[in-house]
Amino acid sequence: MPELPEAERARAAIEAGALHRRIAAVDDRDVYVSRPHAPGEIADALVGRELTSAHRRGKALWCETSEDGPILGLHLGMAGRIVIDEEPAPRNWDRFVLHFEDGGMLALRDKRRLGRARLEPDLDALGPDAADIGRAAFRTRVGRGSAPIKARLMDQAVIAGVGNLLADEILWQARLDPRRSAGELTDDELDRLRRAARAALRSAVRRGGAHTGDVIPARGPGAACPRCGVEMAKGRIGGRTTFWCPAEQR
DNA sequence: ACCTATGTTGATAC
DNA sequence: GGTATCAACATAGG
Repeated sequence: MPELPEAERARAAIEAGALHRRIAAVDDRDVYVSRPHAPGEIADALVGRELTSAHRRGKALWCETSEDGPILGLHLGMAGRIVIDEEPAPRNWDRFVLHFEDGGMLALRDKRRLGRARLEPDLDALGPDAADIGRAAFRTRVGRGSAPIKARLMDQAVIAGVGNLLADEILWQARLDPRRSAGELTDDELDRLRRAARAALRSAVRRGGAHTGDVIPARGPGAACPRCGVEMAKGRIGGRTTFWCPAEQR
């Protein structure tokens, strides 16, 4: 789930429902999710403050806090989501929780525990947001290296926000073979790729998630390309399961 | 029961 | 430095 669209949805939810509410308590006991902080460290830094703004770049989320408080960084990991003013989840799935003075809450709800909460997150290593990047920057950042173009697209230091599902969707829309070396793409192909990325990201944000793409249903044994009907190819690229149309994606 | 799969990232080795 | 592999976690399904 969590790729750029889910992160944007979470950001908007925080902005709409969790700002300017005084924090009365923080549950940061999950030392894995709140690493490298010790239990209580985030709580000590946040109790008595409010979240004042919610930001996102790629899949990274962060909030500013009142009275020159620290930045609170949140990452949804592989299965996390942000819930606000809901009943507590079963099985301790609320891995990090802000309890507000008004009785409400904000939680990072995450079965897998691969999400993350931390103070003063390092955002410098993150590339420009995949939905915003300009044509020239896209060409120079993405169009280099010998790694497969799919791996390059998913490298968060190159551009931020594209995960496994969206990478397949974008490459399918652009009709590019995911195995090709990034550095060997022509400028025309890179422009095509960028247009496909912007369109896919915009559409996914509007439709509410990375799972809403046109080629996502074709991720399964024996599935056919939704455009031409040829059986989709399956392989492992950049360490991730990959589906592509062997007839159209060149 | 056991094996595989899964949207993430980060550490490690070549 | 760039690239590839594995591990972290917990759950679902064959």
